[in-house]
Amino acid sequence: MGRGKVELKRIENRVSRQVTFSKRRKGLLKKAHELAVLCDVDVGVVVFSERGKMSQYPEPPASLTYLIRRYEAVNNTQLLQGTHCTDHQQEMIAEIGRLRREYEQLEASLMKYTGEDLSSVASVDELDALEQQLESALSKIRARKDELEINLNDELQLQINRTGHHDDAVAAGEVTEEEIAEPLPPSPSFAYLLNVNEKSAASTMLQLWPQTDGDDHDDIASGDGGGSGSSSPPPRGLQLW
Amino acid sequence: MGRGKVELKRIENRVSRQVTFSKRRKGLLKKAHELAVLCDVDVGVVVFSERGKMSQYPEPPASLTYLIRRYEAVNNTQLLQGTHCTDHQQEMIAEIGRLRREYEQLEASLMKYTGEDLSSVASVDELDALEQQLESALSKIRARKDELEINLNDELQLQINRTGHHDDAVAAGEVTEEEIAEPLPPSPSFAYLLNVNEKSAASTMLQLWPQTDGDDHDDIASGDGGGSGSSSPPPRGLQLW
DNA sequence: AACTATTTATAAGA
DNA sequence: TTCTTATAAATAGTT
Repeated sequence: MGRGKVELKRIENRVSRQVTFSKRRKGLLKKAHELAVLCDVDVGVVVFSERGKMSQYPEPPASLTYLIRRYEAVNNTQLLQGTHCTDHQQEMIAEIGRLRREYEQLEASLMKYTGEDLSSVASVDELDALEQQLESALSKIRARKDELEINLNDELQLQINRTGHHDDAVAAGEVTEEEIAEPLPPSPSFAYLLNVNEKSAASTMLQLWPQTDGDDHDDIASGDGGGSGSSSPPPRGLQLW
Repeated sequence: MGRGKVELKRIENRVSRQVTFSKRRKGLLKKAHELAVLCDVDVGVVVFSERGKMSQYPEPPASLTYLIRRYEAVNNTQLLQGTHCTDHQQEMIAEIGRLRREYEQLEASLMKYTGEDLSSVASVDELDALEQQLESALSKIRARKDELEINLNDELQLQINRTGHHDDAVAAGEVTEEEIAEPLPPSPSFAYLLNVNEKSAASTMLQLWPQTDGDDHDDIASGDGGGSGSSSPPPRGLQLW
């Protein structure tokens, strides 16, 4: 519904993704409201933005909670607890730390496979194993490559046979959608709480929640390309949670 | 979006209302899906028809439950904390989600290097690059192995020359600090944030919504007789937030 | 359930 | 981010 058709896949560009998000979220909530009113039914919608901000229908005065309960009733489930959140934050912190550790472990593994850092591989046996794995990986990759090339040739052949337009065939066949995995911005907020290595922590630390400008509209990346990286302001008033 | 504009008010004609409901419900769920995919965010939708039949997004295999928990988490903490702290909570939740996504990306990379899953590598060029990287990694690994073996021999030689105690030397040389990467289990309280097993939290719960008859379909309006969906959420049960 | 005439939603661009 | 505009989509009323 716009100037161009859009493929149903993640929008890789950060900014467009944000822009599209706010437009479509608005649209979705509007649709939800229309459905509810026109057809006189109950509709509930929850949307969590990438940054974790929640939007909902019906809006707060009305109760989505009610719909959730109804949902539970239908599912014979009992999801609502509502008590017992005392340690919530501690647990969250722990969880974040855990995730970070896992991430780092994985990263270390990757370094091994890449050969970028073999310092953690101290024995010949391990190196042998690694070598074997890599060789196995290589053969799989080559197999896959062959496969792709064969397919390509087949298609080419087909095109040639059909139309004789060799160039078109090549063009069509080789077009590949590159998956651009933009590196996620270093996480802004919690480095200082967690036993992360000092280097990475240093770059992402601080700049927590400046209380001054409350302009934290979740929509649209407001020029903060990266979500963190801010030059670190002094930790004044670490009254956190 | 049709042959005539429509007023945003309950459609009185029963049949039209029903027809419109079907069409628009489908539309709403589609929109929800698009939003979720395009913007890579979590979206949940519940719709109860007039006759009480429930539709939802995401569909059963995926978990709306997880979104509901997340909703609860946000609201509970809102209740427990002041407004200011809520932001922190949300950031934590967002942080957790972000970490998880990063982890998955990394995992995907690892799969490529391992050859375990090459499905994301679609072009020959990419495969070539991968192949080169792996070959480079292999040569580094071999270099390191040689290095270690030489060292080992040297030390051995030394020990032999000095004491003649061959066995001790071998033992000392081969001791290696194993990096044990035990797969951490999903932590208890945040499973709902992490989209992992949904059944894990079932110990301290309240049954808030009176179970109607075991039959969960065709539950006529669940007792909110005449209730125009958005207008009258019956305040019964415990108001938790 | 299909079929259009229209209204809406929204992708791009400013 | 907000406004504008060309287009894609959704869908109201009809068959």
